[in-house]
Amino acid sequence: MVESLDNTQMACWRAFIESSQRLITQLEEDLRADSELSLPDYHVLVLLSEAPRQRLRMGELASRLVFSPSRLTYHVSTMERRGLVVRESCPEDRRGSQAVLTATGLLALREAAPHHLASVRRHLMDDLDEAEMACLTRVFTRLGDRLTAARTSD
Amino acid sequence: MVESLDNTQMACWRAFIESSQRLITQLEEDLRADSELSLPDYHVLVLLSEAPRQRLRMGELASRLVFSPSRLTYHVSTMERRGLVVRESCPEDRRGSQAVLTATGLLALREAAPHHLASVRRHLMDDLDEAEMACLTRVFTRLGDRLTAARTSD
DNA sequence: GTTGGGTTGTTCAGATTTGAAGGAGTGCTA
DNA sequence: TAGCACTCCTTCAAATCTGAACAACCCAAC
Repeated sequence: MVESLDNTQMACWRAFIESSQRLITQLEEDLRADSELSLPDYHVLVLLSEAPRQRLRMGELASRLVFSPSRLTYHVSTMERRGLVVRESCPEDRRGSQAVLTATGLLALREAAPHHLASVRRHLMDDLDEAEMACLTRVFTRLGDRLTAARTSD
Repeated sequence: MVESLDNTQMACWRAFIESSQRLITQLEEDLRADSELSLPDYHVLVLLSEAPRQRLRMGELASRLVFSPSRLTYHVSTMERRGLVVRESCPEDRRGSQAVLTATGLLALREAAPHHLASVRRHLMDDLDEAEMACLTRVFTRLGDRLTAARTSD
């Protein structure tokens, strides 16, 4: 087979791709087991809960979630049906709309958070020593910045 | 907001979850741009190409890919339509079937691999120093082992 | 042998995701 | 102030993915 990564790199890449998939799958399963939320639901709620006036433009939300625009439209619609968010049209740009967290949504987040965070801790964080955590933070922060910059500058 | 991860842990977790999603999205886009394959297609082909007699039981393949059984059934069917793999029934267990790599599939993999690996290198590997790579390998290998063990022992 | 509990993949219906196309609005430029 | 290129979000059809239900088979205990 053609190789343009050496063995060390390949081992690193494979461990990452497989394990991160397993981790996501496990977290999703845990979250669904102790809440009515999926992982994407949860991430939407977190971002909204931290935003000023608990609302975000659709585009901004999509970009932070790494969702396609149409995926976000669909996803927000399903969350709207469940009362977790509402959509409001944007006063300063009438093309735009914003997703706004509801009291129900905030409550759902508050109830799910401890379980979910415990799950993150149990499956990932508790296993990392300080140096490893620092390393992951540094590597992935850099990676995210680089990928975001690459997209913006196209 | 309820917090059961401290700031350091939270920063680590968020950087990881967002950046790994961005990375996958970027690799998928690159791969599609210079081949007819999706990332899942590619992973199927890699695993088959490395297996003895270039074939694997559906269950084994699903478990390594972190696919649900029905997802693999569907996915192998689409790949079969494109001539990348064929399905053969399993001689030693008549319930089972195996996915077998075809010459077309191997060729597709060989053509896609250099581009894909270059893409992995460009977006991730080139940015890691030796210590970081060792750290990622160690962390994710351990994580994968732990998650796999947890699933097996349920 | 044969019954019954487990395993292996598939199927099906429904949910989600994608990507192309479109409606509406913005804002620059002549 | 009209035209026009662009952005924002949605819509639609088609592709993909999930989970429950199922058919076929294995195997160990009777």
